[in-house]
Amino acid sequence: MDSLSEEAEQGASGAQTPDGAGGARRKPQTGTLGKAMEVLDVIALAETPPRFTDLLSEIDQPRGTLHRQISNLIAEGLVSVNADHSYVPGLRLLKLAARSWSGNTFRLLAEPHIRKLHDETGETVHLGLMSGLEVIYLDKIESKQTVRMHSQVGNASPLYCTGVGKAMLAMLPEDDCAARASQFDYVRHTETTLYTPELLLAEMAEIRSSGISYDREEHEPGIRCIAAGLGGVESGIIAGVSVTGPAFRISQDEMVRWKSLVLETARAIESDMEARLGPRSQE
Amino acid sequence: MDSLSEEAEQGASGAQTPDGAGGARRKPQTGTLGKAMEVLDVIALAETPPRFTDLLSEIDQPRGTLHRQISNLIAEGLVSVNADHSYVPGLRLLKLAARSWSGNTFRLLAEPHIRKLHDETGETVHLGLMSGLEVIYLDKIESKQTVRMHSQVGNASPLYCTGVGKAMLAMLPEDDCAARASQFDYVRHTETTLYTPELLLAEMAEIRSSGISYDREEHEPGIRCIAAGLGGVESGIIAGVSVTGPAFRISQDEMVRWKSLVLETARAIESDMEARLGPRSQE
DNA sequence: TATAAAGTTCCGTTATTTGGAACTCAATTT
DNA sequence: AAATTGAGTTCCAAATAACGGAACTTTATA
Repeated sequence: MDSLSEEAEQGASGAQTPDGAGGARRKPQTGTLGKAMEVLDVIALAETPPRFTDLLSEIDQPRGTLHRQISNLIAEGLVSVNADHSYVPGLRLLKLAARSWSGNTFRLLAEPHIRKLHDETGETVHLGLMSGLEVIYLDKIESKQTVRMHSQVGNASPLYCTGVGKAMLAMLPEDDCAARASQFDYVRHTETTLYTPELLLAEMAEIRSSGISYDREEHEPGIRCIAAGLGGVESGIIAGVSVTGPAFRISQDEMVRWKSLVLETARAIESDMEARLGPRSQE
Repeated sequence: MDSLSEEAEQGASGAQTPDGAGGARRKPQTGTLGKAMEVLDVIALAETPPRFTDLLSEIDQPRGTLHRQISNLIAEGLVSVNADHSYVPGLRLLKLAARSWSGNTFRLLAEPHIRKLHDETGETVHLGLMSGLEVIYLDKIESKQTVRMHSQVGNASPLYCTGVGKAMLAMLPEDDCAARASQFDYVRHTETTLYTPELLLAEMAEIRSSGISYDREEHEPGIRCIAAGLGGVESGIIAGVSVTGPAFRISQDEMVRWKSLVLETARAIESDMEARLGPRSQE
């Protein structure tokens, strides 16, 4: 084992990553690479494996150009082609992602803590990271009968309708928070979804003071969750932990009993972050 | 001519990635994209997050060029930069891989079968796919709550020292099988590792006739496994399933009792493949 | 503080990508 | 069976993005 000389990645601060998380296609600022990634995105996000013509109509590129781009992606193993000439994401992506995931210092550091939280609550626990307007789930420990194992790892959800998402939003400086609130492409998933910037921002004060945010079946009916944010812009990483449970088994009032456990977990991860990642920083 | 030295058999749904396997770094034939991917590879495979100078010495590129390549990768979210200027793979990889994984037709099709196999045996079950000289684990169902959840998905191991790997090798035409056997970079992981082409090929006949291969603690001491291959070159996909168990609890003789279950699972997946992937590659 | 090393920017040159059109192949229509 | 359509692939002059050397700025070290 090498000494953990790294720091976790930054989701929001830092460099030029204006990237629209929501799903809007952006104009490539990144030259050739950006164009290739745009094609890969379309292939990866498609419901059903697209064929050449599907891509041609989705992507504004001449036939010859698009064909070469795809050929390059295939040659690199980023895309595979089926017998019927439809395209699917390649195995190389899995391999790359596996490497990045299993070596991610922040995840490794947080794992024992969320495992402990899972043991204490008996419910599903998530670890999420802020990335643009989304939360990306970095780890998950499921309760019991795990129907789909890693259904969530690597998945992304909007910030405005998830427990961790709102907790992370509340950690931002107010202007940044408001700016993002105005950028969401709000969808009213359920009755309780906060579907306007006003509704969302109204909850921020409460979250900021208590350190806790709730998902009151705002994203999926029947699913509740309690979450806490951790990290912060100074640390370069904004993350969150949550405990999720089914509404039929756990009432809104009952979620409150996990408040201190969730907060303790968040604080414990932060203190590990300082201990492990701190010495290196030099600002 | 395009002369993509690799290319060739296109597979049904998430088929194989031709070369790449071993770990050797290849000369980019793919223009700009290839160069960018080479940088990404170095970052992803590094033990510890490399800094600019580390990359500069590993990759034969002038400073300015390398810097721009990294900048592009960062702008695309494929790489993140830490506070200390070291580089780690970006979250976008996770997101892309999650999409590709959860939408992979073959995995979805195989999942109920390996789940059943897990229920029947009570032990850890793997689903692997052949990619070059490696097996890439596409899914895994673990016994109980073991320490690391998805430790294996997306990970790669050499074909010659794993149960699924040997089972898949045995499905190849003999010349292809022998060709690959001579290409491995053999490492004697344990006492029982088959560490020469001769030892490996000697086992092939037996595997071919029985349809079953064993890992007799050949990769990791204390870990046994029984595996069967499935698919084939005609179907464009070569895969395998295995049941893994700890040597202290399960003797070599006891593994045999799972033989028919493992074979049944492989046959069941194959028959689903024909039904689902045969006429149309998609649902 | 001085000095070296690491990281970043600039810009003329060079090589790759581009995009339109022509071509092949297979399936469908007449 | 021949013709037509549509999908996928190849080619090459022109356009554009990448290259790479050197200068510049910041951070670490003596």
